[in-house]
Amino acid sequence: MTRILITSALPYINGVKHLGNLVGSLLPSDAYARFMRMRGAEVMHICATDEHGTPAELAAAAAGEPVEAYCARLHEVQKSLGEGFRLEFDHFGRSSSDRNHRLTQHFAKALFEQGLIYEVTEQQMWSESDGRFLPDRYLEGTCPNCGYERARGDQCENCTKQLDPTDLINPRSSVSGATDVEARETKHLYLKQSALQEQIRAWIETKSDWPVLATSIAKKWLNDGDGLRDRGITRDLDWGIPVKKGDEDWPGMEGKVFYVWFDAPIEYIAATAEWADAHGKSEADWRRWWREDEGARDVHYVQFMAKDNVPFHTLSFPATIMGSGEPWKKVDFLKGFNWLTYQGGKFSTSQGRGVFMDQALEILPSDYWRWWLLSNAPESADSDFTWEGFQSGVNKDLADVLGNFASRVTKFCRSKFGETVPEGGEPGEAEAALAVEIDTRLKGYAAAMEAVEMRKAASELRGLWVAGNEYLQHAAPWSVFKTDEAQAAMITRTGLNLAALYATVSRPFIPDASDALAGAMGIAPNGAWPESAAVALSQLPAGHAFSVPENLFRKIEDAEREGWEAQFEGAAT
RNA sequence: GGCGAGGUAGCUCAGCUGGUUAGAGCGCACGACUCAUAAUCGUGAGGUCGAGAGUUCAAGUCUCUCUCUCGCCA
Repeated sequence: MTRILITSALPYINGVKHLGNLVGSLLPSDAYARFMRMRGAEVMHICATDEHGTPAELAAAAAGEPVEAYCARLHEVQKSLGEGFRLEFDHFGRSSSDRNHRLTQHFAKALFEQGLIYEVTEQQMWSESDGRFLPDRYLEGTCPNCGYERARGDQCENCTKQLDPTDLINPRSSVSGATDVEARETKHLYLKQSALQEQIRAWIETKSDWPVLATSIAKKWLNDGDGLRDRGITRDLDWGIPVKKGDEDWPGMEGKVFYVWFDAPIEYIAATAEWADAHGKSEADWRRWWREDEGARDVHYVQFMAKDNVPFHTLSFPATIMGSGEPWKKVDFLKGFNWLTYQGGKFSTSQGRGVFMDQALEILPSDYWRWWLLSNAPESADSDFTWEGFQSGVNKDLADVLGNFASRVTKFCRSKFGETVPEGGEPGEAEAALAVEIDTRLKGYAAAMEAVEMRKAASELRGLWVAGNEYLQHAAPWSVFKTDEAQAAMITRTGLNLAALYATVSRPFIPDASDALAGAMGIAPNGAWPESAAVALSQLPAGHAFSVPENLFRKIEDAEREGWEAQFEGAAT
């Protein structure tokens, strides 16, 4: 059996994610996983919260909570919102898990033994009042180049000059405003990514089927300036994974933690181990997904992420696992997404601009969002969320085309034949033509999903729904019924079977509606992918009982759309 | 500034290795139907494919220049 490992980029812990984050990895990853399961593949679908780093500490402080408690709470919030959007992960883990601690420390040791880790002594800014070292971007001061007073420690936004924190005149902490900051000497571990550059380049060059977005970003970094640079993998923070060499202490590194970029992707692996722990599985059960020497050689690994994450997945994480010298599974297909913009601008957490996952679920069920976001996913370029586009897409596609189809066919049958599939009549030319159309669409839909092209897949799925309306319109059982009841029964039976087919194949996009429709049609909610139109259209035999579903989708009214437009515009523009 | 991605019907976008009258959805106009969530189905109008030059028998599709938009720069 085909085995597919799917990971979605890890949402960062510091707050509820917005629609852009949702469509940039979580949602397409879920649709793809559902599709592959339906096709009979063995799927491992993994995600987790990314919990370490300064932003988490600051968010916890702002919330007045210890960082561990804050992360635990936000993890539950994100987990339940994911469930609200029907994201079906085999495991939704935490990068702060014990498993990730051990694996991260394991990788550090392996890399050290391969000679790929070295120590660097450097100056870093210490804030006495904050009682901590400050990352470069949390320092503010006057730019020595242009005199701009709010330059950051890593760069001046005014003159764009790259800076070192020690360059700043009158430096202060942008966390607390404290001015008692000073440069102190500190030691950090660096990963010798430069030594892995050619190995990574050779690997990337074999990936001719990746979206250009992914390969062009990777190649840019490989070719930029001096090529791939070494990177620090440790930080002077409290919250994180303690720097250790496997389970041994690392002399000179006491009190330090691994840098979040280093431990976060390792959590993909660790979360799979967490899955094993949570389900009473063995070590071998998770390792067969990740270790090529323990069964992962025939695994197809697909990653989903937004474009800002591409460098970490094409360069940093591969450097970690290649450099370990151990046969860990590397990504086979990487799907990167552009940004979703909101009404022509950016989503803004600080200004409350745009729709966030919790708010979205408060105003409409998840299917509405899933459908619009996936059918408009920012695949080839950024795409824009507008309330008008959302309203029109939902009303037209879901309510009018699919929802109304289910209504018209079931209600017609109920009024003429009752709530069982009617018998009689023989399929003819129209049904043959319908079957050809359905077969073509099913093939197109499956091909698009296999290629991870969400918009195209959505359009093929919509085409399947439209084919049902076309068929009914032309076959017109309401007219035929007046002269030939058996023929009308056959047409109606075909229509009911179409509804059952839609219940099955729509699931990757709109799982709740699929459940509702499957329930009404009296079929199992987890039906397998149809082998052919002929099989699908004879699934419901004469005499099979069904019921008329509640309206699958309601329409979005102009007034409520306008209300939401105002509600989510945010404080300022 | 460097790099990347884009500029195709009113709107949102498809158009693979260059090849018949440039496509889809929405919107719009007209028509059909009346089973259905005033839903559906059909027909049609609408584009100098950002601008200019070049290569070619042939360019939205390749090359160069210019221009506008968006993003990234650890």
